[in-house]
Amino acid sequence: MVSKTMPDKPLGTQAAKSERTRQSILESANEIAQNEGVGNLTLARVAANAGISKGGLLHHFGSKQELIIGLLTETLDQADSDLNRLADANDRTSGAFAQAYLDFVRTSQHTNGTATGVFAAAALEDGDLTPARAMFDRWQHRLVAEDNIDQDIAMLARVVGDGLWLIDLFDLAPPSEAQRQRLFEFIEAQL
Amino acid sequence: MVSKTMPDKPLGTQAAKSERTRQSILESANEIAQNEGVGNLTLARVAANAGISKGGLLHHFGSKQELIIGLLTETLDQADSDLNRLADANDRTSGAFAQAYLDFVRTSQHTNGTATGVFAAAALEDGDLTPARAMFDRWQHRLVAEDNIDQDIAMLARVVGDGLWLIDLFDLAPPSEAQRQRLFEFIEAQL
DNA sequence: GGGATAAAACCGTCCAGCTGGTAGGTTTTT
DNA sequence: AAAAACCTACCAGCTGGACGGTTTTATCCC
Repeated sequence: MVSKTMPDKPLGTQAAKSERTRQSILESANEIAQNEGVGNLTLARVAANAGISKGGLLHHFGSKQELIIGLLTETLDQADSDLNRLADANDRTSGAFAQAYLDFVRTSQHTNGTATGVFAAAALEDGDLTPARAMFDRWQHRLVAEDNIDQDIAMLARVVGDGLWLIDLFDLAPPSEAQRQRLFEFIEAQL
Repeated sequence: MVSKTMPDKPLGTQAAKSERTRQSILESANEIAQNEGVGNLTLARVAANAGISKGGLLHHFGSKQELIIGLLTETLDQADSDLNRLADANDRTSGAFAQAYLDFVRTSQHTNGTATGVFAAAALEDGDLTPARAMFDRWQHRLVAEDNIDQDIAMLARVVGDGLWLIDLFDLAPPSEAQRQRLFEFIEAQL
């Protein structure tokens, strides 16, 4: 859902409107992939869902592959900025990013639709996972080499984070709230 | 790769040959999904890859969805039997299944193609993740309630296992061998 | 045993429907 | 006036699957 509030900055300009359209396309695509599966992610449906024509869509994304790549990078950037925000939010001198990594999973537990379709789309259709790999590389490096904590604990935090993320993503026998809580506590105690 | 050794039991019968064909279809489908992405998993290609006609394929799997479901359950059953074998292999009186869970990830690290496409296919196309959820539920229950170890440690083993599995699956900045090794040691020390 | 019969395993052809993408317009903003 | 943001046909190609064959295997009966 795109914000339908009044303009505030350089809004109302052509470029700004275009950007909003682009966003709504991305959101529509994400929505469809998430709710109906990547197999049903067609240009026509995305366009319809975004309230524009297919031609209009193709004006913004020259091909389906471009759309998928756009979707992937959008999600990654979003996650990265969330992580940075979370890392800044806690005032740890060590383990700030590890803490953020866990917080991210914790908070995105039920909002995780963001990545649901996207990730899979990029992984399986014709997309290219390179940007995702690059991003995970950065996170990994930041955890292990720049977070001022024990390397092994950093690794643990990351793997647990990824595991929970996967579990939540596909709803694969997710742990109870209590179990999840204790799991977080256990790891955070070691940061 | 289906065993091409000599007959041993009721082999050579019609039913046995049919079963072999079925298997080769499943293997072909898995191969394609893994190497070329689920988006390229078409009946024609699977048939060609399996060396039969599309009509023949549809004799074994009435629809594409049936094929995908077959692929999913096949993989799950395979994993389940591997887990059981691994659990029997170690002679722990407690934590046998948790140990097996970790061993599974460890050993399937580079053979993981088995699940690569399958899982995603079921998750995203038109498939139904229910069988996967059921299986993970069983594993989860067995870990937490029947493995005679601390519940929280069981949970930890599972989440770490799933995390590594995801990381290996998509090759997302996988940890080094040494890191991986220490991670396993850390958890196994607590079983 | 061996023909008759049926069922299972498989093949080749055809087609309606959808998909991504093109080409050429129109409107809107700069 | 020109560029950007859109839209409306339109189409070639592929896809799943239906359909009616044909061949192979199993079963029955004599």
